Amino acid sequence: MTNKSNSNNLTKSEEDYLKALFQLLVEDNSVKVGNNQLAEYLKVSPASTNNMIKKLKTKDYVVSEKYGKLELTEEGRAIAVKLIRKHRLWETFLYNYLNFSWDEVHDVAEQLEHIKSYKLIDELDRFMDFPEKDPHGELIPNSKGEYKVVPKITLSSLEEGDVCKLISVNDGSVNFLRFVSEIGLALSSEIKILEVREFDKSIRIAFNDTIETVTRKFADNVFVEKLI
Amino acid sequence: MTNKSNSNNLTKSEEDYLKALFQLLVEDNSVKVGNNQLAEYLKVSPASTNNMIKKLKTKDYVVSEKYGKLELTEEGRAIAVKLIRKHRLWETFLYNYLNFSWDEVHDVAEQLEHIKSYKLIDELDRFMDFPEKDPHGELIPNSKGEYKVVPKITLSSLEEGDVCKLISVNDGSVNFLRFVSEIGLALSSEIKILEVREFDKSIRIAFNDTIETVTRKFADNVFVEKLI
DNA sequence: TAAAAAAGTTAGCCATGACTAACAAATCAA
DNA sequence: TTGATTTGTTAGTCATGGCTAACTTTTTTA
Repeated sequence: MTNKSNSNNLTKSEEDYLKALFQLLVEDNSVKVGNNQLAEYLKVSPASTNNMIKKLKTKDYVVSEKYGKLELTEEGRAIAVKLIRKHRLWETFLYNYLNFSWDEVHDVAEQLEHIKSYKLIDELDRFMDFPEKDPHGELIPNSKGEYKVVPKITLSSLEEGDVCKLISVNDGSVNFLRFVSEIGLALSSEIKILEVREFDKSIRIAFNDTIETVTRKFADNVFVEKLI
Repeated sequence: MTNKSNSNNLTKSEEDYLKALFQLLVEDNSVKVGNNQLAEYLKVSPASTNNMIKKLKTKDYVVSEKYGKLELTEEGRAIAVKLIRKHRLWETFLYNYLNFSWDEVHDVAEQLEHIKSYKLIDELDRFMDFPEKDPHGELIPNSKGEYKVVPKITLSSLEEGDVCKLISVNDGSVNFLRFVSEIGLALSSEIKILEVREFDKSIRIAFNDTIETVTRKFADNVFVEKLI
């Protein structure tokens, strides 16, 4: 009963900033997240970011000293986690029930995550029987706001001879996702590293009777669990 | 191929105005819809309406002469129908799959109808196996934008001894909808008019072994098909 | 038909959240 | 350590979409 209202009266923009900040802070667990970094992530000018951060500080969602690093309050963090929960649940719905492909879900979920209704999202969760992971392999926070990160290592961190399992992919780029599914990689695919080329760090991998060569950049966006 | 783009780049506000205008023009099939009427319907000031109408005229969605009545162009009408299609499909989804009640669906659908994605709405339609009517009994326009109105007569227009079937209800007021379901009325219920009281036009009706007296205002918001 | 009422319009203001340009502070590197 | 570069801040502008107050046109009605 200490919360004044938990009324969720945030604008779409405020929500976007809080979510972005959370993603920079927690998912990339950076030591310092600065104003310009946030601006670049959101593709807005540093002036806009500065402005919004000022506003979010007066609302007690963000804490920072002048010229210092940005941090979220507990309340700010809670809002961000709720948005991520909504995003991932909608992605799951689109993928599992509405024939959306891997690379199509993100943009629509980005809109749907701003719909305000507690009942909507909890019922959607129940309807899908409380899924654990979204289509890209990321864990979905539960309705209590518990957020877990799967300990992730990238495909690019492995060496010749290693065997791993695909557990999630970075859903930032449509072209990347399209390529992943085009070559036939899917969640849980077992991948063997055949060769890491010194020259350009490209990697030859084998999976499902297929052999492919992928770039370092590609391998940086594929998260795996090491098996051997 | 004559459409320059059909790109659907409208703001939420622009969409709200077009939909409201359509509802005043078509559903209440008024002879004249004026600026102040639209303002009152949307609960904004006449100045705001005037401003937005000006904008919608330059975009060729609305036509009107100075001090004259408001009308929609074909394109404006098409946008409005798409919004109504989206609204009703979402209401149906919320009601049939997510345990929402009659009076809860409207507000959330009001938000969901602004989500921009052709695939989303057509897949949702397919997922639900192309429903014909929304939970309040209104026809859902199909993906080609065909809009039909069920010829409606109100319960209040009937006389003693008449028998009718409930085909739809006005979903404008939460309290009204809550009352309808509380007394046990549902779509397709057969209703017999027992008595119309001269004094205040209240009506005694019988349905499902229940007898209720309802006010004239209530009866104005209940749409029926006359059986006898 | 002329005055009153209603309906429509205009001007000017506000908040939000973008932007650019200019400036200040902090950090890096020679 | 000091100058250059990067990072952060401020001031001032713009578009959107609200608002009120004042005004004009149209319609009603006495």
